[in-house]
Amino acid sequence: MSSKNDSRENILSAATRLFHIQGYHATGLNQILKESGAPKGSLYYHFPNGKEQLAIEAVNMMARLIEGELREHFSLFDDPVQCIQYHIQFIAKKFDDIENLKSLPVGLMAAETSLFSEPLRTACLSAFEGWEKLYCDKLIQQGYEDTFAKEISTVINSMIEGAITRSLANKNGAPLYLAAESIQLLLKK
Amino acid sequence: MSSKNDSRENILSAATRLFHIQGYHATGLNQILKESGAPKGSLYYHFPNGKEQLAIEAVNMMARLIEGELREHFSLFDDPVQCIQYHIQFIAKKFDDIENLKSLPVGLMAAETSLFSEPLRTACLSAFEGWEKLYCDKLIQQGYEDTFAKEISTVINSMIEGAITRSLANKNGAPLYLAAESIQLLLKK
DNA sequence: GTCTATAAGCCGATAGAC
DNA sequence: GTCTATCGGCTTATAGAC
Repeated sequence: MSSKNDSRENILSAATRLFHIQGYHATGLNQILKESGAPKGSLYYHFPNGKEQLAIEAVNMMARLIEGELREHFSLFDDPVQCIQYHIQFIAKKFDDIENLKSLPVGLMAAETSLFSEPLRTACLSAFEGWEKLYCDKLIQQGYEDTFAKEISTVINSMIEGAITRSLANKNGAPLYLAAESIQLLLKK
Repeated sequence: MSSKNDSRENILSAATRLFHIQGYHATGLNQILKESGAPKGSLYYHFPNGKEQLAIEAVNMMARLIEGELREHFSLFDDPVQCIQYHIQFIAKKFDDIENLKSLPVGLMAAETSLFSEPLRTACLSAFEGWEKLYCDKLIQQGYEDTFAKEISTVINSMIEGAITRSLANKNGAPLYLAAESIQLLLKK
């Protein structure tokens, strides 16, 4: 891999972390550059459309990252309830060491930018829809009815994003653990 | 009411609206002052601790506002499922006219500021806990077991906040309507 | 491709006249 | 209590040397 890609990737991975933890408006380009070690000139070389483009690519990167985690967690059990509970508890564990929180899904970015930037909104929407597709497929595969699977997937994804916010306010993962418990109520056959 | 209180209330109500729709960092004091018609000097007279104090009072105001709506909706039916569904659909309707969205709960503020300002985090937490107390009391009153009522109240509140974010990304209230439907699964006796 | 210097504007906050 | 002028710092973005 050439140094060109290193620089680009350093910027993008710092941006992905900071945007998703601090939010879009609280994160300055200077902070991203400082953490990535790259100078400002190369940011605008690699991301000519500036902050908005960087944020869109950061959301896409986070989307793929979470998608990978979901695929992994879905391969652990046949039962969707167990898989989804495992996934939520996996997120909840990050709150045990809240000072070193280093990645969260796109909920904050979506809430901040959906009324502010149409391209950013659609990037967040694509992330949500991609994850929900994975929930849905797993549910259908295990015998749930198609329409129910699709609808409950959106509900589950919403619940997870909300429980993350609630856990942030709580300064611990308790609300996420409660959400995990309630998955069996939502998916009771 | 004296003009002193008018000025203070104008600033606070503009701040409440803007903070909860745009977020803390995206909302400038200049914008709040412009919308409220007050000059900058009087903002710092009424809110000597500046932006953070203003945001805390805005969260408290929104907490009381939603609390009033919840009390009203809880008086409509005996069945908690019906009450909560009514409340969620009440929020969902605001997304029919998304351009004129004028108030949302504190989810965005909580997600943005919980790792940023401890006083703001606790203000958001108090808002959440106040609403959840109302859910909990209604559930206990209708025969649900105490521990279950308390836990499911946090889950319901989380789900609502998450469904709001999901509806913002969707640019319509569909995810909130799905969340409303799923309340009966969470509260099935 | 990389890097620096700088522009132009907005931010929150303050001082001080009235 | 109200209002204005202004400060220092930060923001995104750009111009241009290397």
